[in-house]
Amino acid sequence: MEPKYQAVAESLRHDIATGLYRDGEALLTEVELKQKFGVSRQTVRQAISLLENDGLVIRRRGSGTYVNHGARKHGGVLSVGVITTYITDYIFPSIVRGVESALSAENCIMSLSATYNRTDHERSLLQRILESPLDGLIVEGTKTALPNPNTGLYEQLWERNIPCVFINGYYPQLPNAVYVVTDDESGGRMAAAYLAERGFTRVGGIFKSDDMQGHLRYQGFSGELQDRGLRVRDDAVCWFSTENKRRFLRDETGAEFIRSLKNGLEAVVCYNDEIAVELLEVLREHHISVPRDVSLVSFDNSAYAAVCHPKLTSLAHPKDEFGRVAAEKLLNMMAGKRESSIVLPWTMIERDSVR
Amino acid sequence: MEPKYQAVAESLRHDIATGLYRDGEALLTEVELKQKFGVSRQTVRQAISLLENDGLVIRRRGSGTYVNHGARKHGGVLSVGVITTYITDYIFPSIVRGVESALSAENCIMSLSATYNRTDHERSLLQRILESPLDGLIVEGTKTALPNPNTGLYEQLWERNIPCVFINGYYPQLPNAVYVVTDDESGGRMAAAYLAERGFTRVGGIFKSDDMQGHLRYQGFSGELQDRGLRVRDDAVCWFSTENKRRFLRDETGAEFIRSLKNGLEAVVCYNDEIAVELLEVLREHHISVPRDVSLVSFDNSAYAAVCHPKLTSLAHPKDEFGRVAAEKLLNMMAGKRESSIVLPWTMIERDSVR
DNA sequence: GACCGTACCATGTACGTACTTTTTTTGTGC
DNA sequence: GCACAAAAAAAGTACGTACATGGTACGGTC
Repeated sequence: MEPKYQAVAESLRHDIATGLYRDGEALLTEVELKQKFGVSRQTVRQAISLLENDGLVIRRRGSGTYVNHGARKHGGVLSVGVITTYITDYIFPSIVRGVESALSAENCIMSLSATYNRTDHERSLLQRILESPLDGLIVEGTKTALPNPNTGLYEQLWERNIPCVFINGYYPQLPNAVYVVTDDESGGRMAAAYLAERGFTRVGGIFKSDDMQGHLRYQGFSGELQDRGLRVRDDAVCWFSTENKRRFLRDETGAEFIRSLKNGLEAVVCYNDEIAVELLEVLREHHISVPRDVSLVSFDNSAYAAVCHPKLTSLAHPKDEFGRVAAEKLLNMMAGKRESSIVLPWTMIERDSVR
Repeated sequence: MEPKYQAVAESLRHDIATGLYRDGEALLTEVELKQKFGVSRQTVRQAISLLENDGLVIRRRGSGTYVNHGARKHGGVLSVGVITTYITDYIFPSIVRGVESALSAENCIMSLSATYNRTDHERSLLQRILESPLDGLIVEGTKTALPNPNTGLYEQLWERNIPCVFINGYYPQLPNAVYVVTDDESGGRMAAAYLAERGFTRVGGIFKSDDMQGHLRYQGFSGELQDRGLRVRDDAVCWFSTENKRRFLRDETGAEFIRSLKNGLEAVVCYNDEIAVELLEVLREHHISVPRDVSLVSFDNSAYAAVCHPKLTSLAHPKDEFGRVAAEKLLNMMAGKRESSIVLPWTMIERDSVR
């Protein structure tokens, strides 16, 4: 049987979590709690010690015991976990910099880790975090287009009052999640509209199948084309996933798409610059010239976009600002404020990959 | 006056720290301690609770209380701080990736922060770390060519048995520090020898004045040239610092150096690719062609080296491996092993900036 | 209105006792 | 020598008391 002091602690923890006490409000006094639970004052004190160790309450001699929703749990230093799919590649350094500068300004330590878009890695990282004393979490959802096996762990974070901000992608299964994302559906529409307005009628696309961003960009892309009365043939759309992203363009999947290209596609919307660069290479091998034969629009406006040949017309991800916004939201949540999700817009950066 | 339970805790802490108890050995029982200190058993228990919270001891019901020297301090998860001058720029993402992959394999959390090569930032980061529960630290020394005002904080880490590995640069004032560095003096010699062997006799250099790497590279550079009977004129050497690195080439300092170049320097050794790229731009404005008029060799073999025009001949920093080595050293030290410092070699990557 | 002292109330410290639960040791019988 | 049970030993739980110490509010004085 659960000992009394744990039962008392559990009950208090529940009261705090469900908002029975406001932030900074005093708990009932030890003597009152002793009467309420019918235990001795020592037992009450033992229970409160547990909460104090978790940083949920602060005891002030002569005054009372105060709940401590927002305050810093570990000696004045907040510690925030940041989980992204990659750390050092592509646009992630910029996002991380945005996060770091915002956190650093608030005397915050940032713990960084990468999932490589694998749910098993995500799982072990979350387990680590649950065991270590973090005050908040910024996390990029892993394979957000698929059912996520780790939502239980996120719910545990929630129960422990560790606020969490999702970036880029989130899990629809977690209804109350706060997220910072780009407006991927509008992005898809912008890319399609940009090409349609330049007179291209036969437009294809390459999208990622396991991230929600891929689905949304495709949704916007195909919706926009349909709204303009243009047909989207299934064989003009190519899907790839995390696992085959390095090779699908040279596999049968890619070969089929290249055939579609040769059969008259005039323009392609690429899921991101990384894929666009790969595509450029494969097209060069097939002696298909960009932008003469085929035009490309891609996403993210990464460093790649400006150095490859031809330079890519790409929708710009807010990167630094994106990271900063996410970090500031999290800081507010850790301070006890309520925050809502935000969807950031894309900006078209025109370069040389569209005729 | 200090309360009894704290006095007891302090005494026990001292006994543990001075090695009176071996690792894993049981403390005296609560009853024995009660007699030894002449306090009640409750008071002893309160004292032991403090140690338990710090992870110094583990209590096992029915068995005893055991000291816990080596074990992981925070619930099975090690937490490591990583402090570099920059996080997301230049070669740092690669170094960080190396560190991350090694730490991640050992179930370790990495907390990342940047000093921007400022000792005041370094100071506040170290203070944060001293307040937060970290198990180890990888740190890039800040302005290592100058006396460091924060060595006292490093000594505090030392006293707390938090192992620390310096990377890229360290503080000679801390005699027992373990470091992982590149062989900067040899690097300077390699760069100078490379140019000398190609027949250049009038060779200049740009070096950083506030990092030990700058001093050592200069030392190797000038030593090698002297050994070969070549003269190193003071006005052929240009010094810059963290503060003026973005503009010195366009200031009077740079103007003077450009005059030296026009007065007959045939080749320049650059402190790193970042500076080399800036120099390329300034030279272009002065209609000095690289490598036709002037040859360049630089350090780090960063991404810059391969994308600028002409591509830079550069000594390759081990980056990923460098980070991995540092992380592995730290992990060994946290596991209680003794580690010594290591100096990693440079490799010359030949491109187009030398005639 | 500013200041100060006091009473009261809150948590903190300290000790005592009793009993429970788990682990380890001891002792017994085979 | 081994298996098993009993005893002992250790930490855990729980309650009680007493007093210390710091914080707050109230009321009185100047």
